[in-house]
Amino acid sequence: MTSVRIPGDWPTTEGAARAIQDGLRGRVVLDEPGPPPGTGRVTGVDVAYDDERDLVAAAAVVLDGASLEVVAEATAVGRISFPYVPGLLAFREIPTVLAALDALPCPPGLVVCDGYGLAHPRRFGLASHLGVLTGLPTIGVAKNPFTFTFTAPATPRGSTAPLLAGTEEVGRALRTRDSVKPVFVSVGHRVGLANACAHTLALTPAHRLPETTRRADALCRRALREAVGADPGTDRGTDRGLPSGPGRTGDRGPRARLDPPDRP
DNA sequence: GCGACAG
DNA sequence: ATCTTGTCGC
Repeated sequence: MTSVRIPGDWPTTEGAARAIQDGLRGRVVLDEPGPPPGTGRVTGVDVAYDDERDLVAAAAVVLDGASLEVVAEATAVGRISFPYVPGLLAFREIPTVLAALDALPCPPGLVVCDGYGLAHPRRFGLASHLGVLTGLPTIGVAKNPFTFTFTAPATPRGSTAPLLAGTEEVGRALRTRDSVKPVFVSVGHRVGLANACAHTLALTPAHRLPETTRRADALCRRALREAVGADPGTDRGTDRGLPSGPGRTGDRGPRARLDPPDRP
């Protein structure tokens, strides 16, 4: 497992973080269909936190697209780089996720994120951000509709309904199991929405959530437990390789929520 | 003014 | 995200 250092120029304020999103948004590629489902590799990434100890652990798990067997995995641990702010999730997850992806012994192929891509107040969610930074095809599969609206998809697995920001379809509510609450799929980078949904279905043969995120979730939680509960005995005065970066943003009291969508 | 908002 | 026991169901 590798450790992460937060970049010295990492944003400290919400305004700076939003400005970065606005500056990078134009680099998202939306006109590529992306790799066909059931082929190549598909990688799940996820993150777990221990706010008390200021720790974050990320995992990247590579699956064979056809068999869904695990091909490779990697984890990374670091300090929390940003507080949770709706709309700015990427700044909390990206440094550690990038480190985990870098630690993989093979190319990730399509990356499946836990969260959103295009379905974002500024159309630049975690999946989009990660895609632009890595150049990899990415999609986002979220468990909640965030601030978007949708009508319930039909009962059978595979049914979809548009995820809407007003009248704009920013993603799709996709039923991955009969009669079970849908997941919310949106495009990240270099993948089309229909293909993103097809991938999500290919990754959900038995559960509501994609095998990629299930595997990554289990692995990052384990990595966090091990990073916390490790060797409480011998090496007292020694640190555990966790660098102290510029530090995270200070606590914020009750705050205003998301800014209204800036693209009417 | 209050509410509500990926993880 | 995280705090948490047993319980219903495939």
